[in-house]
Amino acid sequence: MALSMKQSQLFTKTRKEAPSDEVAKNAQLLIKAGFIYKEMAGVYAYLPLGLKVLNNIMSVIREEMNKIGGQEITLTALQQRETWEPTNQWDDAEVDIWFKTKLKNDTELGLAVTHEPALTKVMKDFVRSYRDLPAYPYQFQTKFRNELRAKSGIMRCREFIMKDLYSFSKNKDDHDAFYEKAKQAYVTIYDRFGLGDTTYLTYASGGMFSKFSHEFQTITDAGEDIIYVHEGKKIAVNKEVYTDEMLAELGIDKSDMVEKKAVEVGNIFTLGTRFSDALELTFDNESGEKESVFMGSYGIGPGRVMGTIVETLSDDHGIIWPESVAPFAVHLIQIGNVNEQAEKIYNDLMQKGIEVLLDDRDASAGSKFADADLIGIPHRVVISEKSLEKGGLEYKKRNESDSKIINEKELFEMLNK
RNA sequence: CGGAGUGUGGUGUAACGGCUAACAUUCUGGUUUUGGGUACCAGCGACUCAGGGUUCGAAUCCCUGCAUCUCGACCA
Repeated sequence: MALSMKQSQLFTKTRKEAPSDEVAKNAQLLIKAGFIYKEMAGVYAYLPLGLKVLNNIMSVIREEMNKIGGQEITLTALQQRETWEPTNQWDDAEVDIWFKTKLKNDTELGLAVTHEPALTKVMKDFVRSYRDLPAYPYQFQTKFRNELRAKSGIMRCREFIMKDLYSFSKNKDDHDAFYEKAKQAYVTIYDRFGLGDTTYLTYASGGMFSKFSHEFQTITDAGEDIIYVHEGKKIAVNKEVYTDEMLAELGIDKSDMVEKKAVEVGNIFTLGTRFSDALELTFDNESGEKESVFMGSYGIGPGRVMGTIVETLSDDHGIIWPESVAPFAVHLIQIGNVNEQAEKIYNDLMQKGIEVLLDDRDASAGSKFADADLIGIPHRVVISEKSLEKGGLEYKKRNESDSKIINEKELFEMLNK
């Protein structure tokens, strides 16, 4: 449902200076513009504008996951020790980023680092036969990771939401087919985020059931990974597996590869039967024999995507949101004594289902423009006595410098409504 | 977890070991203004991260802790 609002009602406000304890561009801009609030290092709250963006990002992901057969669920953030013991991952020596806590009776609990074992246990309740497969549950859930060092604003957090989809297949062939579909879905997702041009399918270390996993890496200096990019093939190789052997396998010449800094905005990998074996998730095949379910996992961090968009698509004045995730489609700015006219446009836009932020504040034109640039809504529409004299509304895209005078009808056409 | 830096009003900065801790911004009231953070007047707001120490005297020097940032390591 389209949700518009008046800026005078928005409880957050912009600030001129970024806090001195933030160096990362994403955090500086998001805090200046009032999208997020820092609770502590690596832990950020999402305020109205930030939550809208986050929800939009999740909506895009949700649509693409549903298209490939995903079914949304929500698992729990509190996990019992027994869930992790079969794979030895309760041990701090194995997983060193646990947050652990206790019930009043001293029973140990963990705050979810990830959900492979937890979901595998759930699926044991429902998977009996080959007829029950495949299944592709996914969720948006908070993960807690006790990182030794949080960094780069919202790029590497100790508490963050992750979309994690898990595939449960009969065998490797079925898994491989789905894996390919998921890979394509990911490509589509980053395209829709406006990150398509700078995001590379990247070969990374695979673990025990496949040669490599695939990461989606977006080129940015704010990233912490080093990858080698092949522009022609639009693929890359993570430094951690960048060997002559790997290049030979991909049929790539080393001279075509360019070193880049990048951030991992997604990761898909084949789990095989590691978890299904350990937790005894089996099914009866057509011959009535027991087999282990073949698994894969597919992650995206919506918060990190948000940070990556800010890092990638901003300028000296502020953020430039792509339409797919922008908090509002239109920033309607009224200047001077044009309340009635502004109200009319505002209502008309709402009628058409276009989300609009109406800057009805009693502030100077300059400060409104500065705020609009900072907040980064893609379409800016100014209504003032001056614009009305000239014949209507002044329209400008956030990423363009020239504005033009249009009438209301033309505005709707421009917005495809 | 190892190394480096930084902690002063809500925010950003300033202040020689010595005056009532200053300026800008935000906020409140007012005048003005109204197309790129409009100008002006008045006001609110910090016992300078915490705890010790040195000193006649500490925001300032020393120690410990905590927080934060950053480089590195780590990222199952």
